[in-house]
Amino acid sequence: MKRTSITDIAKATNLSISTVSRVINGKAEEYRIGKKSQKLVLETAKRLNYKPNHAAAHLRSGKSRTIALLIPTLDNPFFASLASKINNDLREEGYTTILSESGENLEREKEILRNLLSRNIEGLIMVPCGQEFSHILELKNKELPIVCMDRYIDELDLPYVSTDNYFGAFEATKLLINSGHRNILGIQGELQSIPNQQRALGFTAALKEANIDQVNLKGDSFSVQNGYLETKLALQNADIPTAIFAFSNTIALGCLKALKEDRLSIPGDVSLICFDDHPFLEFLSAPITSVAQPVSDIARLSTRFLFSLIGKDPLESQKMLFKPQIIIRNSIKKI
Amino acid sequence: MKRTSITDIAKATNLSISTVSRVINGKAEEYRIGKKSQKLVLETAKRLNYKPNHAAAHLRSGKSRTIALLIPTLDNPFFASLASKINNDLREEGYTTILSESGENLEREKEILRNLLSRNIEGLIMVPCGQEFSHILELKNKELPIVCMDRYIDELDLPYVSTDNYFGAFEATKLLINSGHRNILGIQGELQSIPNQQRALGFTAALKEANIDQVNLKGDSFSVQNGYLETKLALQNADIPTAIFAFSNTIALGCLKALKEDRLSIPGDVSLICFDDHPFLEFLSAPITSVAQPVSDIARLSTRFLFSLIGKDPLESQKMLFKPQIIIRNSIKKI
DNA sequence: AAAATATGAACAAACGTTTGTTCATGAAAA
DNA sequence: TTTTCATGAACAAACGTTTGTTCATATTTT
Repeated sequence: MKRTSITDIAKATNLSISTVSRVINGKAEEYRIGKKSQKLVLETAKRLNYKPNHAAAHLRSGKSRTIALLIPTLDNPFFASLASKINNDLREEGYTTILSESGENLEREKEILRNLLSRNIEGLIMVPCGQEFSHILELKNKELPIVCMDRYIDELDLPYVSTDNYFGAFEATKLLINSGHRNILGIQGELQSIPNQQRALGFTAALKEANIDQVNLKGDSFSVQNGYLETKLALQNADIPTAIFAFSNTIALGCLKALKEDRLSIPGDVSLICFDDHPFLEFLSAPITSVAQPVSDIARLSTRFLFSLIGKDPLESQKMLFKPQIIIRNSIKKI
Repeated sequence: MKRTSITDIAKATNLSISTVSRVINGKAEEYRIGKKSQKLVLETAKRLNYKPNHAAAHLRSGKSRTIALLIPTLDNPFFASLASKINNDLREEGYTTILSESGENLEREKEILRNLLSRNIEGLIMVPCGQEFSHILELKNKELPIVCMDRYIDELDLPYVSTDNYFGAFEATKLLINSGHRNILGIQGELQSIPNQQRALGFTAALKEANIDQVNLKGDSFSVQNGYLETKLALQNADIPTAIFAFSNTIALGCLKALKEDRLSIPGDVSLICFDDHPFLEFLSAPITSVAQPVSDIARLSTRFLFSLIGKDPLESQKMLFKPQIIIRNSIKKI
């Protein structure tokens, strides 16, 4: 059972293909199609249950009405939330989103971008996963509108939207210091990612400002396992840190697991603060103080930036770092 | 700067378009293209940085190599996790996924499906959001391969993959009953969804089996807010329930919030069990016992079913309900 | 009455592939 | 030598749109 095409409607109405096309695309007035013809076309389209063939329109017009969203993984609630918001924003603008996950795997990222290019995406919002970026540069040179989100790549001078991770980490660390902590363990995530690097810098700077020489920064992944492992290791040492700064809530979950195994309590034995808020942090055995990123703002501005690029509008600004908000709970002990 | 097409390669190599196409699609042997020509085409393609135009291939061949995944929202970790796994499975099979979120909104679901149809998707994995299904029936009649996941629609006789929600709820409720609870509040989610209905039935059946007449089942949404509200209300009554069965972990989060506000402890004052596991449940002030759905199995089998339909392979079975697993923690008090 | 303009719609090319078919050429068989 | 066959590749149509242009007819203006 063949689908009805614009040609079928043309035949059924005794009008030409171009007329039908113009009516269906709302260009009837512009091309002076008579009211009667308009009505006839629309009715016939409905009667024959016409569905436009996107591939044909895309091929002819060169417009795919498709935007790609590339994130590390949906299993991280921070990215899932970003994806959800962007997905809906784009849909409301009439775009279809192709959502891809790199899994922090550079080769996969490259392969995905190759495929997306074949599909003539009109724009790309991405969280780059690696330090390598020649493949992204290639896209930029093809004048594909690209916005980086959360992570970005200084060398590429692409528009980006992220959190002021330096500030957030600095403030978080100061919070610990102001509560009297001097032996603080930082557990970081993906080393090559800019947010992680900024957090590391903020962490270090706050320590330095307080004249704390020993910078104890461990770990290499935004995973529960990494948090667990590094905490376990730290607890084996002679001088256990009095506070831990987990660079993500997933890492914090790992800390929690390790601390629980060793029957250490928060904040009694060890204080804890983490990046990225989550509803459940409120209800943990000790409610964890966190550095909350403004997820909605990041998502919204990313799409705004992208549409500016697509529309060739001048961007008010190419880059934005939102200030995070520290949500005080009860995981830091005054000592 | 125009993109290089197959035609450009044909010109550059002095071969015909069809020959180039066949080489690039790996049909060289089948059509007896000489080794030299093959090599020449491949090299020229690389040299000119050729990227296939998917829209053109799609239009001509009728194959979109695209599959749609339609879920309620990525903000629910259960769906996000399903989406992530399916997305990756499909990518490995060479398909591109269009991920859409209905937001539990029937009209949006319809609009999305209309759009997807325009894009000639080759298959659909969906979590239907409503009780209405004429639009889905239409797709089925068009012989679009469809698999339902988590939720399904009895009337449509579509293949589905889900959890045995009746069994899970029955066992969960029995667990409470066996611990001596008789005044149990069930807080349910979307009323029209089959999993919710099955959970409600399992809940009720277990109570009945224990000769508990009073079936206390409230709520109407898989949201934190719903859990919070219903718990608040319940706590206002004279006889506070001794146990709560939250039909999702998001609902449980709401219960937690309400209980905390009223300074009631788990399991001391109120026992709690919920559907859907999550890592953080382990680390709550009271680790919550949960009914874990086999997310990976559901995702994997859904794609298996879909590929069977696409390949017109006979399905071993059209329907599958996996048994959930109850993960015992420490949120139920023996009374 | 002729010229100019407005109105409504048709023509036809193009987008970049895929694919069924045909066509040379040279080698092997008769 | 003629016929058959294998090899390698070209031809050309088609997929369903969009879109720049042209064309008739009717109406208005001069």
